[in-house]
This record gives sequence, C-alpha cells and structure tokens, in this order.
Amino acid sequence: MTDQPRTQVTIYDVAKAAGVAPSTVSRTFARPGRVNAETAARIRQVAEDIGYRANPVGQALPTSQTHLLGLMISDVANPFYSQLIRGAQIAATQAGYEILLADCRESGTRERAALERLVPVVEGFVIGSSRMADSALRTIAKQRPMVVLNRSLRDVPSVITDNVSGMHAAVDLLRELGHESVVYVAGPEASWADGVRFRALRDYGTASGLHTHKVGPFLPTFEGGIAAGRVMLEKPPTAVIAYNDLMAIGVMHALITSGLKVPEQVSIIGFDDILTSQLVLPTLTTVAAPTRQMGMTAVNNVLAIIKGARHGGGEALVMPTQLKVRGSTGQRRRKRVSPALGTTMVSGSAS
Amino acid sequence: MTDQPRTQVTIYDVAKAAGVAPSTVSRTFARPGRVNAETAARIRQVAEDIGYRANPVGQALPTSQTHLLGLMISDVANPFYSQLIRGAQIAATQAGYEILLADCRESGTRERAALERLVPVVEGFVIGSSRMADSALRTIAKQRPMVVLNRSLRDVPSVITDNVSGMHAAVDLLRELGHESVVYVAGPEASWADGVRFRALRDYGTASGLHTHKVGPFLPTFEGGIAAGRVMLEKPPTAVIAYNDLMAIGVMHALITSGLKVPEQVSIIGFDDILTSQLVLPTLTTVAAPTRQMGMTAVNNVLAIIKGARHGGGEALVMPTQLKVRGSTGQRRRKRVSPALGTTMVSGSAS
DNA sequence: CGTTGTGCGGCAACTGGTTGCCGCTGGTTG
DNA sequence: CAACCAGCGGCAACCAGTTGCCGCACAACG
Repeated sequence: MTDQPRTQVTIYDVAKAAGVAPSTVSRTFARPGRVNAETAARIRQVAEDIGYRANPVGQALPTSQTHLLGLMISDVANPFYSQLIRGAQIAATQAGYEILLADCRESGTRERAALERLVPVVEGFVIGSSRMADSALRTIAKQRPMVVLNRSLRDVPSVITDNVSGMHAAVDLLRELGHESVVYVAGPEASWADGVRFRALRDYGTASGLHTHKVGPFLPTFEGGIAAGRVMLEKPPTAVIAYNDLMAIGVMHALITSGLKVPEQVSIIGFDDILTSQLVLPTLTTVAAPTRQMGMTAVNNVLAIIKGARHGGGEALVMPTQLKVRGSTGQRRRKRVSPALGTTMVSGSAS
Repeated sequence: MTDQPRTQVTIYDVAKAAGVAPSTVSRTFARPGRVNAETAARIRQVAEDIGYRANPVGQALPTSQTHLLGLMISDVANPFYSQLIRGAQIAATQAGYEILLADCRESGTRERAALERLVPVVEGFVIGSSRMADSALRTIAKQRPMVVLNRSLRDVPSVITDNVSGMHAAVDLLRELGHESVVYVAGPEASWADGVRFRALRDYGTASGLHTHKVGPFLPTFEGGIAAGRVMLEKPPTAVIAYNDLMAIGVMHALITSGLKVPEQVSIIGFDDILTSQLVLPTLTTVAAPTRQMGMTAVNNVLAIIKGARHGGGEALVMPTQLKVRGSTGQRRRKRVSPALGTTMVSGSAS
C-alpha cells in the first residue's frame, strides 16, 4: 500500500536518513568491522526502514565483481546436461552467484560469439562442452578463470569422468555375461571423451579376451544411434557399447524394431546415465557419471580461482563413474532371461 | 603475441587516440547518426585498432539496461523445459540479450528468493513455471516486465497452449480407434493446466460418447506415472490420457512390465511431446506443445514490453497444439496392429 | 604534560559509460 | 549583410557504488 518508490533507494538516501556519509553506509555493508558496531546497527536499521537494496550493477562497476558465471553448453535439449546445469546452479546460488546459460547449439562459431559477448560480464566460465579448438578456448581462458568439463586442455583446470574405469566395468560385465565380442558405436571424432572411451575399450578388451570392433563416427544423438543400428543390422553383434546413452537408445530402437530381442540376442550399454535411460524398455545399462556433482565441483573450482586460489597447474580432477546394470544387458546365447526390472519383453511363450 | 592489455580499453583511451572527446566516442556507438560519418568512421577504426570493447556494466549503470533476462524454471531436469529454454535463448541472443537461468527445484521459497535477487539485475522475467501464489508473482511483476507461461494471471501477459483443442483431438483419435472410455491421470492439483485439461476431456468426452474417469493426483513425474499405473492394474482401462508425457511413460512402463500390451490392449496418450516420447517403445502418442516457439514468443513479448509496448491488458496468447499420433495408441480390441513407427512389438506371429 | 597510536568517519576520486546543454562553424535566407 | 538555423563536437554532471587517504578524538605511554 506504500506508494512505489519510483526511483531506487541508494546509499545516499540511507546516508542522509542516518546522518552519516555515503562512504560509511557503503562500508557498513562491504567492510564488516570497519564501522563502529553501534553506527553500523543504526545504519542497517535505517536502510531496512527505507527499503534500501544494494544495486549489483553499481557494485560491479568499481569492483568488477558481477557475481555472474557463464555456463557453456552445446545443447540444452540433451538430457545429459540437465543435472550438470542443476549442479552448477546449486553451487552458484550457495556462493551468491548467478548462472548465465549459453547454448551454442553444437556450433563452434556461435560458441565463440557467445563467449566473447560474455567475457566482460562474467567473472568466470564453466565449459560444459565445447565445439571450439583448444587454442581458441585457451584464448578465452586467458581472459577469465575457466574450468572445462570432460576435456583435457593444457593449463586449464578440468573436471573429467573416469571413463577408463567405467569402460573396464562395462567390459567386465560383458565378459561375465559370456560375451566374446563387442561393437563400439563411436561419437563425434572431435570428442575427447570418445577417443578415451574407445581406447580404454580396445586395450582392456583385448587384455580380457573381448574382441572389439568400431563403427562410426555417428552423431551423438538418438538419430545417430538409429543410423548406427541400421548399419549393424547386416551382421548383428551380440553386444554393443555406445558413446552415450542417446546413441545406445537409438541403436536399441533400431534393433528392436527390426525384430531383434534386447537383451536376449543383443546386449547394449551406454554412457552417462541420462534420465531417459530408466524410462525406456528395456531399461538401459549404462556407465553413470556424477553429472550433478561435476557441475557443482566445476563451479566451486572456478569460484576458488576467482577468489585467488592458485589452480593446480591444469591437473584434471577425475570423478568416479559407476556401472548401472539394468535391463539391456543379458547372458549371451542362453534361453534364461534373468536380470533386473524391465528385461522381460513378454514374448508369446508366456501365455 | 601482443602483451596482454592488463587493464581494459575504455572510451577514454579511444578518445585520446582519436583526438576527440570521450562523449563523441560514446555517441559513435550509442547514437548512430549523431556523429559526423567521417569522424565516426575514424573513431571506429581507432577503436578496432586498439582493441576497444564496450563494457556492458558501464553501460548498464546510467541506462539501467543490463541486457539480461531472467528465466524461471521449476526443474531444469524436466525435459519439458529443454526446448523452452532453447527458444528463449535463441530469441534473447538475437536481440542482444542474455538469459539468466534460475531453477527453483519445485520450491516456492527458493523461487521467491531467486526472483528477489534477480530483480535489480534483469530487465524482465519469463516465468516458465511457478510454484508461487498469484499475489506473490504479481508483486514481482510490478517491479519488472514479466511474461508467464502456461498460467493465467490477471494483468500479467501470458503465453499458454491450446489445451482444449489438443484434448479434443486426443478424444477424437480415441473415438476413431473405437474406444468408449478413458482414464485421465491427473497431475498436481495446483497446476493450472491440469484443471484445464481434465475439464476439456470431461466435457468434450461426454459430448462425444467417451466415458471419462479420473485417477490421481500424482506427481507429474515418471515415478508418479508408475504409481498411477499400479493403481490402474486392478481393472485395466483400454485407454489412458495422462497429464504429461513423463507420467504417460510411467503408466506405460507399469502396464507393460505387468504383461499388458501397448497399444494392443491399452492406448496411451500424453501431453507436451518431450524428446523422450520418441525414444520409448512403443513411441508415445502425445499432444505436442510448440515449446520452443513459446520460449521465443515469451522472450519477444517481454522485450517488446521493455521497449515500451503497451501490453494487451493481460490477454493470454494462445499457441496451437498438435496431436502427434505415434505407436502407443491403437484400435480397440482388434488383432491387427497397424499405425506408425514403433508400434510393432513383433510377437511370435511374425516369423 | 607531550607524544604516539588507534579507531572511525568523511572527502573526493574513481569504475566506464551516457546525455543535457552549450557553443562554434558554415550554409541558407530575407 | 545581418539573422537564423542545422550539424556536430565538447563540457560536465550523473548512474550507484568503492576505497585511499586524511584528520579528528580519545586513550595509552614515556
């Protein structure tokens, strides 16, 4: 019911009302302890009474602390990023920062433009994924603190998942289930993670007696998976590991609609553990990454660097992965259908 | 290889280098035409040479144009918002604005806190979904231009989907397929859309000879759908319409794992057309909302209001819906399996 | 009693732009 | 030839804070 204070309440208004200088008001909020406790209390009271709220823009100009962080994502629609965004969001809010989301829609050009635009506004960057070349990315990193996810970039701190262990667990599972060969469905060649995953599979597979074969590259999407699945139909494999869940689901889709049974005839494993993996039938076995944790960790690290921490010379922070065994993997060549929820596709034999 | 300009290049540097006053430099960029074409060209050249980049914070202080827009979402992990975020992002970027993403994680308290924090920073808000009471939301709307999605709020412009037509199309489809009754799986009671959808179903269903029945409310999630599906198992319906896709998929999951066949025995329809709906098998028939379009429209409307457009007195902008017929709906009681991709579950008869 | 130290508030400059107003210049008009 | 006007550049105030430095007042110390 009070009439709207059409013009903003500033520290000058507070100063006048409290009978002190503006600088004292400023220090009351920005330099706790610098102002006499009694004076400070009085100023706070007056500030509250007349409805003072600090203007972040005014603060940002002299201090260049905008309390804004840029988060670069190559595709918001990709469910992989959901938890990452949320994690970043949570960590940022806790520290009094806000997230400026940029989606480059898989375009390096757009990404570069967005980063350039954001540089003067944000205090730091979290690069969820990047379509830019290392050198270009490093140029930005020179201008603002930056943490990169799932990519290894010299002199730039990064947070990555333990793809190797994850792949080992996947190989172990397939071996336990009696599989002797596996097809790897490759994602984008430019992807750093794709290379790591494939090499881990090939090396450990060979050592474990699992024959590996690679198809691709394909787009890291559902459609890419469908395409890969079609390619495989000529000579259906008994086990498939895909670059990510979306592709794994695409492969599964293609194989099932062609009459193959998952997991009875083909076992499928993905990477990431996106939400959708639990929604499809059969549910997808996958190497889960702690994406929310990663988002939080990345933000906390940028913030630490902003606050002046010497970052550990570009060493990557490795986050553990976890194999989630679900319905899309099964014993090779056996009639018995066993594992978890959702494997049963209820074929005619049931009735 | 140039040494890093440790300190920012300002209009004062440009002015000095070009031999003009800072105000002239400022006008060169901010008031095209106000400065003599030749002078302007020279200044631009000098600016480029010494690497001048306008500092948005400096611009924001006197003009209070931060070029930032707040986007409030109740859950980033919900795929429904993916396209909305992207649409908002695209429209914002085109207009030279950036999106500040806030995820309140389904909490009205967090939402309020986030909005309060953002008010002084952003020029306007797009409320993707809100857990706040109308009055609280209106308080914020008084302070900044705001557009609300999928909610009707007096005196606040909104963008909503044409739920009624969508529901009519769904009912028509079920009637064509020979269905005589349908169960509606309700979402949160607080949801404005839920009420609209159910009433549209009941009214038009009755008129079309489709018997309707309601279960719920349930959580608007996959888990909520599973719960609803379990409830239905006692007396399985022949057709189900769920509040949203996530729930529809949950219902489908529950029914299929209990041995029911979709769409042979039960037809299922969702709302929203999230990405996942195309990934599950059978693929989900759903009432699609143009979520990306809505995101763009909402942003463009806020921008229009910011630019001084009289907004049309709180009239809602209604976006068309479209029924996407996929694999989860089928003829009632017939053996033949017909429609789109993914309906074929390939029972034994095929071989 | 004089000196030194400390706590604390104020002055004024600074952050990087924007803009109202003034005045100079050169051309047009009566 | 005087008067007027349009074009255009500069001065200085302003946006909302922060902060280095100064000086005052009072206490402690030699």
